[in-house]
Amino acid sequence: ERGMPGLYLSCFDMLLTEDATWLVKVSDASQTLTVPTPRMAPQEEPEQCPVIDSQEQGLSPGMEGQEERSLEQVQSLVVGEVLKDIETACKLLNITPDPIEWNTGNVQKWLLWTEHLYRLPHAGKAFQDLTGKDLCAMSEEEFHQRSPQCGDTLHAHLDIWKSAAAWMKERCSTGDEKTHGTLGFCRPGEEELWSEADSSCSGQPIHLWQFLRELLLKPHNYGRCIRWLNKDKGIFKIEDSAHVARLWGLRKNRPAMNYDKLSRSIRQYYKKGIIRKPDVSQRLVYQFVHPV
DNA sequence: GACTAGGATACGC
DNA sequence: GCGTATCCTAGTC
Repeated sequence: ERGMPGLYLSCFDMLLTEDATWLVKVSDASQTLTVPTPRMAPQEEPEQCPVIDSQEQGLSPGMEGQEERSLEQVQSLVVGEVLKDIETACKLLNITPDPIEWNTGNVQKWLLWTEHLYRLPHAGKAFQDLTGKDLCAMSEEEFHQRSPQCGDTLHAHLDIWKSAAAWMKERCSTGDEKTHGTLGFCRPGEEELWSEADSSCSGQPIHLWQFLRELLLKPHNYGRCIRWLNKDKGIFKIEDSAHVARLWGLRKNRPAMNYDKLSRSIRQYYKKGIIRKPDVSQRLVYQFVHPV
C-alpha cells in the first residue's frame, strides 16, 4: 500500500516459515528497513503481517530514490519468496498452485497445510466438500462465517495463492519455455526446487523413501528436520522426528501420522533392502541401501 | 519419555 | 498383491 505512512506487505506472513532466513535477505536488501510490529494482530505470533514504516525510520525526502529502490528490492524478494513457498507447498501436497483447479481433497490438504504452517485451529470441517472453485468464490465474510477463529486468515492466504497463480500464469504466457518450473509455471533465474528424481510429478503415489529423499535433496528447506550425515553412503539423520512425520502426514493426507507410524514404515524397508540402519546404529539415523 | 524392532491386521489402489 | 497405516508388545537408550 503506497502513499500510506507505512508499507504494508500483505504477503509477508507467507514468508515466515519455520526458519526465518528470509528476514536476513530482507535486511540485506535494505539496511534502512526493519521488520517492526505486526499491524493486523500485534499480540499474535510472528507469523502475521508486519508493517514496514519508513517514516518512523526517519527517512529524509532526499532519500526517496534510494527508498524506492530498496522497496523494489524488498518487494521483489517478497514475491520470490512467496512463489518459492507456494511451489514448495504444491510439491509437498501434490496440488496445483491455482486454487481454482483444486478438488475437495486438495482443499483439505491446503487447509491442513496452512493450519499447520501458521498454527491455526483446525477448520477443515467448516470447509468440507468445497472445491477450490467454491473457495475462490467465497468472500472474506463467508470465510469468517464458516470459521470465526481463522476464516479471515485463511481467506487472506487463499488470496495470496490466487494472486500468485495469476502472476505465474501471466509470466508463463509471456516468458520463454526455459523459465518454466517443474510445476508448469515460471520463476526466472531460479534453480528448480526439485530434482528430476522428484516423484510428485509422475502421477504415481509417492513412496516414503522417495519422500525422505526429496526432503534430503532440499537441505535449504528441510535441513532442520532431516539431513545427510554421509550423502555418499546414503546415511541420513532425522533431526526433528515429529516434523518429518507431520510433513509425511500432510503429503499423504494422514493427519494422524506420527513418528511411531512413520518409523514402522521405514522399518518395513529393512526387509526390502531399501533402507537399513547404518553399521554403527544411532538413534534416528538411517541409511539408503542404494545411495542417490 | 523417546526411540527401536517387528508381529499382526486393516485398508486403498 | 503391494505399500503403507495403525496398533501392539517388548526391549533399549
